[in-house]
Amino acid sequence: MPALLYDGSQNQTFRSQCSIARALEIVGDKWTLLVVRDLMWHGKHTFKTLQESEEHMPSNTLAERLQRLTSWGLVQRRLYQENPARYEYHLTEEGRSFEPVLLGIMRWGHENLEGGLFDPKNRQASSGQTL
Amino acid sequence: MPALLYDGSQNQTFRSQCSIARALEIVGDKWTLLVVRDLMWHGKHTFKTLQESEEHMPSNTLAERLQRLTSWGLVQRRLYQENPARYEYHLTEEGRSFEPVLLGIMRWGHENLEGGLFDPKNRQASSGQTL
DNA sequence: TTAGTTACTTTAATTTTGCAAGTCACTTAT
DNA sequence: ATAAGTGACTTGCAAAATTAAAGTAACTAA
Repeated sequence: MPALLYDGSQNQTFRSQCSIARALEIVGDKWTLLVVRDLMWHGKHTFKTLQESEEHMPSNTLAERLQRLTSWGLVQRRLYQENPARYEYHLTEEGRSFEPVLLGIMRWGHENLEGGLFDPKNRQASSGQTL
Repeated sequence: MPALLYDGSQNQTFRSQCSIARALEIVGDKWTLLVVRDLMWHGKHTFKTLQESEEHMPSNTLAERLQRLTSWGLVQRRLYQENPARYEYHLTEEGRSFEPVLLGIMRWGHENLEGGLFDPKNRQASSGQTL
């Protein structure tokens, strides 16, 4: 299990040895984990569908986050159609390994902030509503 | 299990129903979870000791984050000494319930970013080194 | 030719961060 | 009776990040 390589050219220097601090340098903001959520559970793999998510992330922010996730190896960008060129984003194994964290955050937000629950097994909200 | 009340006066309006999006409005940044980490595991309960953590969070940012965590009910501020007034910050039950998420992030950062591991049971790094 | 689609990029205005220094209310040392 | 800490913040300002809105590029379809 090799550590992720940061493909943003130079070796990234972390601000500390702490695993949490390091992880937050990648996913520590208001948007990144929503992109991971959509790629992981909601079948949103194109720039457009990601942009259309409920929270309406600004397009330049989305572009920057996808670039960041890609350069850290959590996401892979694939050309799925030429003429016109169209791209899809997919989580890598490293990206998918973030699922338990996402589930934990979801649970916490559900219990403490009255947020919705989503059941990855059934790809729908626990209420039964398809998302 | 009542939802957290936002004690920053007006009812907070969330950007979406999603539990993850909601949680990120509270903890979605580079610093907040480090404060939670220190309160949860490292016995750091004063402004000063929190400030001295490895990552050296700016003092105004620390003050703002503590205020935010307090107003969301994840943290409680206690006067532990008068003359001169000295305060301690402690996690509430809601704050402590974030522990599984923190553990998940730590594990992810350890496996993917070569970050350290910390064993809450023994209050020390898995290497044996006391933190 | 004109309109539409997807995937971004650019621009300019805000907002948030980060750093350094300063304030306040005491206590302790000289 | 000053003078020098200490802890807990606050303030000022420059720099960086975020946002909304509009624009561009490369096609396809009508």
